[in-house]
Amino acid sequence: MPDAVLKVATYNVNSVRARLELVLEWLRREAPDILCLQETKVQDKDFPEEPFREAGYHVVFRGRKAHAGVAIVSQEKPLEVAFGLDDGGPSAGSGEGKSDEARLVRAVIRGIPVVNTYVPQGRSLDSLHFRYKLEWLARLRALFEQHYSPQEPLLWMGDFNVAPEPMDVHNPKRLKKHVDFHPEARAALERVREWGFVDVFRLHHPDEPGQYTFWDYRAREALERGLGWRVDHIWTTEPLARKATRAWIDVEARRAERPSDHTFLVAEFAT
DNA sequence: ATGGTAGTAAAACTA
Repeated sequence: MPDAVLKVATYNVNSVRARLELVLEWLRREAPDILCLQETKVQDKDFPEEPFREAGYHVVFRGRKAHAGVAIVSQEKPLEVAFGLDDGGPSAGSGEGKSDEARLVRAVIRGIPVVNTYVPQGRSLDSLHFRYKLEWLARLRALFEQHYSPQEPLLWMGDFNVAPEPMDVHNPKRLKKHVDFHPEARAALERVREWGFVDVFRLHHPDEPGQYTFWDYRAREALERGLGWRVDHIWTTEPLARKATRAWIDVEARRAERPSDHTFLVAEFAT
């Protein structure tokens, strides 16, 4: 039996309605099996479900008004769909809103569990939001411990809001005090990795600094000047990482008209 | 240098 390819992608879309055409065009061109979206910025009743269906995709989503929001777009129907950390812990966590469900959606697709997260950004080092971010990552590890095994295939993807290593930011010295590259944030993410994850992009690009998935809108000419961050990730357990054949960042999508401040990260597996 | 832009949704708030 010939190996089937599993192609997956993650994209912080910064409003799924504002960038609907860009996403649909990308789906037509790249035809991924799975696309995880973050920052859909739309409440469920207004999610543009029909255009995805017409494009031949299933879509499951959970959003809030104006902020956050996650979705999984897939060719095959997602099973066992669930939302949020679902641990009875603080969902409010310091003005976070009344629910964290708009930050995590998981499902089983083609027999593989998929977890899509929009990790809290943290706002500033001295804020409760940063403590909430660190706790959130600890609670996420607990979710992996409870529901999954490092010995079985598992896909974790999304906007992690953490750049893991100095080579993943354009100015590691200065950005140490940023919530996405603070040593505490990196340590919190590392604790999740230790449970049993492999960074699939880094696996295939071990010595390539300057590979970024996010460039701040507010820094002018950020893309051209290389002022980026690698904060979006595709991480898998060992058995799936062994089957990864390639991974890449679609920088061109950041050069589109009215782009998101992030871009698509893609990986392929021989399953 | 402590700004800058973009989105939502209707004035700030979030990133």
